[in-house]
Amino acid sequence: MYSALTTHIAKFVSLDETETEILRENLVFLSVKKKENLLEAGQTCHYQYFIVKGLCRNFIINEKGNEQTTQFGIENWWLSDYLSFHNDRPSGFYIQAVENSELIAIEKKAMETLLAKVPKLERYFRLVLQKAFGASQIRIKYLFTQSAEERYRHFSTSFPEFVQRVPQYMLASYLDFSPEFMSKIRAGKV
Amino acid sequence: MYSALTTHIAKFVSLDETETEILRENLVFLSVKKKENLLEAGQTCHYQYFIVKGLCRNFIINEKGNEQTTQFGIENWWLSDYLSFHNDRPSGFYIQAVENSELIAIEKKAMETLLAKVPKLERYFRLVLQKAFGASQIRIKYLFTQSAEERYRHFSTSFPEFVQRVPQYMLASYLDFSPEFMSKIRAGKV
DNA sequence: CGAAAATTTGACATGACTCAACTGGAGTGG
DNA sequence: CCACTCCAGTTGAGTCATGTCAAATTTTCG
Repeated sequence: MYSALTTHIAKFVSLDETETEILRENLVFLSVKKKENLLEAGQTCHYQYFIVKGLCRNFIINEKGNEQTTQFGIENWWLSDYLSFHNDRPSGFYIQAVENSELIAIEKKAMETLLAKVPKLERYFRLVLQKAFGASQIRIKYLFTQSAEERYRHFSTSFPEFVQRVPQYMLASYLDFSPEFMSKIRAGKV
Repeated sequence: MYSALTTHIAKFVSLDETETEILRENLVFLSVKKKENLLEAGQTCHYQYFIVKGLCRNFIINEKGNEQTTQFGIENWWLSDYLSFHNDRPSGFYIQAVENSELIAIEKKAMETLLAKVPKLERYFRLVLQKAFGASQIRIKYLFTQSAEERYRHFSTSFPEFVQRVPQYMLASYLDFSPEFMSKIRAGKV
């Protein structure tokens, strides 16, 4: 159940038996169904979620009432609203399962306990964040320099398997254009 | 010279004399003039930069040859291209001083040495990244939901002092619109 | 002071959005 | 297992926010 996470951690730091045990004590395993929300706007985000299996996303609801996906997470990624988590303030985001998913959640206080007992994990989480932040920097670069069509073509050639797994309208909002426009790009009518 | 950094670190973890000494041994202090580049596209980013005094930015040059600012950093912020730094791959970004600035640089290998000797700093850098990543999540939210005019008004009421310090064309590119359009927003012609 | 850089302005162009109508497929319940 | 609904995707027409370009003006700074 926890092996996906321990395997992932092992790529960055090595834990002994005792440490692995302490880790487990501070985690919660959960299964969520497609469309289920792990966080809703207005709530404070008390968890970081590791995706063992499945696909989840962060999204917001804009003033027109439309959902806009701001981030996807698949196997071996962490999802959270880090600002809400960090400051204990209400979030503006939703976190939702796109597919039926298996997750490992770590609660903020449990995380502090864990990190106090297994300081090595500070390194693991630092490296995870470094990678995530790097990805976010690149994403902003693409949002700034590419047209809607370029973003679609670039994304779908880079992650063809991924594109299969999400509805078009979610991908459209992640790439920051309308579902209708996506449809026209795909039909070559643009 | 290093006190701005040690003060900043002290907000997150406490270091003793020896640890502070090891920290200093692994840092480089540098002064840069306005417009000087710390990193250029094509180079690998080997450093993370802490801003003691001044103002710097990350930017890219798009296919039309225009600079687009992707990130600003002021006093007590770290700047880097984390993906390039993490993977030792060439960067697509420039890092440049917007004002004459005083920086503290940490080189990647020195950082590894330092972290091996002073593991407490893993926590410091994790928290710094958590905050930066959270800020980046919020920024994407605003880029997605607000119009150009709303982004300008929101940013300039949130950070009025900051707006004073950067040329309009840089802020326009950071908020993802043209300098001409910024001019029209300011003149109320839109 | 003079040159270069930044900002402003106006005319015009366009990429992408909105809205509304239509099509097709996936579930669901009788 | 059919019929019905509902949600996702498609299409076209019209519109608009923002971009582009070029010229004029102002500011900065060596």
